[in-house]
Amino acid sequence: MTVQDMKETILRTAATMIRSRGYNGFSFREIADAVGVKSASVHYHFPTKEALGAAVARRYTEDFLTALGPVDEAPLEVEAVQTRLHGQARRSLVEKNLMCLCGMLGAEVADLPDAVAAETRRFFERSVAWTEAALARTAWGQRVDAPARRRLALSTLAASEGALILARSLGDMAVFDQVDLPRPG
Amino acid sequence: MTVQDMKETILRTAATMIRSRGYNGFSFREIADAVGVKSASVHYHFPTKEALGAAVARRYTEDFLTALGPVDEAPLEVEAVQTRLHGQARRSLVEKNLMCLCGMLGAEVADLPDAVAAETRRFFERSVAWTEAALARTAWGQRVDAPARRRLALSTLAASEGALILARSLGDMAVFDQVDLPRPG
DNA sequence: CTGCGTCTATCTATGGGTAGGGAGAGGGGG
DNA sequence: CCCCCTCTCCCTACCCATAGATAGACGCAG
Repeated sequence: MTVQDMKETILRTAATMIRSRGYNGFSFREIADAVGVKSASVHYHFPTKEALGAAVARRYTEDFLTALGPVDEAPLEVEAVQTRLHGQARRSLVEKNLMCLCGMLGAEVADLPDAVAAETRRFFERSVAWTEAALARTAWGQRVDAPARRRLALSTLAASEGALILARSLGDMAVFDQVDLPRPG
Repeated sequence: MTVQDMKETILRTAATMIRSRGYNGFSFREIADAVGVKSASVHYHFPTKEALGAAVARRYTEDFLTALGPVDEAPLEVEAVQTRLHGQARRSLVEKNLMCLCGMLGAEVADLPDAVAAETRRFFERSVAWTEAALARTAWGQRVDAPARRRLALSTLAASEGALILARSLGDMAVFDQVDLPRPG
C-alpha cells in the first residue's frame, strides 16, 4: 500500500466514523485499528485531530460538489435541481445509514476546532452557492430575485439535513422519503 | 438548596451543554464545576451518564410538549400550527445559540446509549404526533388523509432542525428565518 | 443516632500527542 | 556489483490529561 493509499484509507475511514458517530465520537486509535496500523502512524499522516477533521471535511465538500456536477450541466427544472441535492443525502442514508458529514459537523459546530468549523461552514456556503446558481438557470429562477433563490436553496438543504436526522432518530428510513422538499413560490 | 433544586440545576446545566456541544461533548466534571459541586455528587443524583442523558431528554420532551400546549388549544390555521413548532426552535437559537436538544441527539443517535437513543426517538414520535393531531383540526387537515398530514408534520420538523444546523454552521442566525416552512399541498 | 448529601481520594480506560528506533526502498560512489 | 547513506513510513513505548465511575469518610439535620 502506497502512502497515498494509506492517506486515502484513513480519510475514508475517518469520514465514515464521523458520519455515524460525530467528531467527538471517534479516536485516532479506533481509526488505526480499523485501518490496521498503530495510532502513531495516523499521526504521521495527519498531525492532529483538527487537521484530520478539516481534511475529511474538505474532501467531503469536494466530492459532494463533484457529484453535483458543473452548474452549467445542472437540470433546468427546479424539482430536478432539488432532487439532485436531496438524492445525495438519500443515497448515503439508505446505503450505509450515514449522516451527511457536514450535517453531523454542523450540529456539533459550537464544539469543533476552528479549522473543522471553518470547513463545515465552507461546505454549506459552497453547496448553497451551487444550488442558487443552478436555480438561476431555471425558468422559475429567472422570474424571481436572488434572495428568493437563496431562500429556496437554504430551505432545500435544511430539508435534507433535517430529514436525515428524523429518519435516523425514528429508526425508519422510509421517513426520509416522507419529507417533502419545499416548493418554489 | 434542596435536593430537588440540585437535580433541577444539574438537569438544566446538562441540557445546555448537550445542546451546544453534543452528548459526547460534555462530562460529569464540567457539569459539577458549572453547578459548583464535585463530580461524585452528580453521580449521586444520576448514577450514570446514560441515566442523566435520558433524564435530560425526557425532561426536554415534556417541556417541549408543554410549550406547544394541548392539541385542542392549537391554532386552526396550518401556518400557525407550523409556526408554533418552528418558533420553539427559533427562540432557543436566537436567545442562546442552542440547538434543539433532540436535534443534536438525533444527529449522534447511532452512538448513543440505548436509553438516550430511546428518549430521542420518543421526542420525535410525540412531536410528530402532536403536529399531526393539530393539523387534523385545520380546514386543510380535514380535506386530506392521514399520510398527507404526517408528511407535512415530518417536513415541518425537518425544516426546523435543518434550519438550526445551517444557521449555526454559517454563523448567521438570519439564515434561520430564510428557511421557508413547507406548505400544505 | 441515623441517614442524606457531599466530599476526598482513587481506579481503570481512553483520549490526543510525542520520542525515538528500525526496516526497507532507492540512489550514488567505489 | 556492492556497500552505504538517506529518507520514508510505521513501529514500540511512553506522557499527561481527562473520562466515567466507585468506596468510604465527614458533617449536618431531624
